[in-house]
Amino acid sequence: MKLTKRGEYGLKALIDLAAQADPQAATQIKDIAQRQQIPVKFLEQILLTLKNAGVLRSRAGVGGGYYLAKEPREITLGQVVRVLDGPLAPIPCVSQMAYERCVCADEATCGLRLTMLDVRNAIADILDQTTLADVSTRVENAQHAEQRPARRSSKAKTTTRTTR
Amino acid sequence: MKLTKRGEYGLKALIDLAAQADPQAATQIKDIAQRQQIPVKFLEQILLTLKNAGVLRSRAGVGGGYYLAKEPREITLGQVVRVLDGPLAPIPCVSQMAYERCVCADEATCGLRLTMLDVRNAIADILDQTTLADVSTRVENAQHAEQRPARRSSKAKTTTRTTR
DNA sequence: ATAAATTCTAGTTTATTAGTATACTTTTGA
DNA sequence: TCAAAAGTATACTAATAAACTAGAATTTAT
Repeated sequence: MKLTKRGEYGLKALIDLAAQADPQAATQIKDIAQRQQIPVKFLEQILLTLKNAGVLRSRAGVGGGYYLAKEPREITLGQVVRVLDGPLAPIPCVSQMAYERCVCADEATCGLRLTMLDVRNAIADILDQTTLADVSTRVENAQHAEQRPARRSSKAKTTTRTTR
Repeated sequence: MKLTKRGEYGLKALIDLAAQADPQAATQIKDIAQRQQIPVKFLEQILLTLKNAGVLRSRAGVGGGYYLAKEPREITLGQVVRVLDGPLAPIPCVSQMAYERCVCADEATCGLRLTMLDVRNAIADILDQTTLADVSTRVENAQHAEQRPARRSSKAKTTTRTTR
């Protein structure tokens, strides 16, 4: 149930871009790479993929760089993970984007499939509902919470997600 | 976010065993392999791993085979997946069983981490609460529902999971 | 024009996955 | 007892995917 480095780096880069003063201003690859500790050449590939998928836009030449193709609240983590890492589903027979029939006799009564469908839905529910804007908001809240650690139960459920 | 073949085959084998008349009676590898369409030699390895993890027991010799070490309701899918495929967490910095510090400046305010923690918890909530017995029950319910497809909305949410 | 930037294609290396092969040990029914 | 049935234990291999790396081509502000 693992996210690859491509997915991890891509998400970090987008979250980084969304956190910039103007998310639509061009930012250079090397700056993102430095801030997020990502190998520059690898990040290049990843951002290019995201550009081809319509998540990013770029401007070449001097003063160029990458910027978000849409508003942060219009980009979900689910889209991004699918582009970089493929389907969210643990097994292909419960995938929406890359369904493949499994060898079991009857999908409707396959125990593994029934459970893994729940898992895939739980993952998709989170990632498809969480936008870059949501992440930015959570980060800001967490930063404020850190500055004044007044009273805070050790298991403070910080589920600050804007309902959309 | 993928389950490997090891995990898939292991779960299928255990679900198969739990579905047998007496889940504590010995079943031969080759029978499981045939029913579930799993390469025998590969399944051998997987079942051995599950035995060493205390999920299965075995008896050698004539009339031998594998059987569950515990009651089906005592074996969760979460345990099994962790044994065969490793941590449930999408990234190591939100893993309970294999935590590793990530490179970000501050984990408490890392946007990716906050979201992936939600994902890891959603996955764990399902897999750690679902037992082999639960799966058997769901399969039976699904089989009955199939025989009399009386009225059934096309999106019938079949969340028949025993609360424990 | 040119330097700074992205674009694009391809290659490399390492790790993991998914299996095979082989020899050995234990158990037990005849 | 002993041969067959079963699991045990390792080692090996092919294929694929992950994680980079290299370098030439292209774009563009100045």
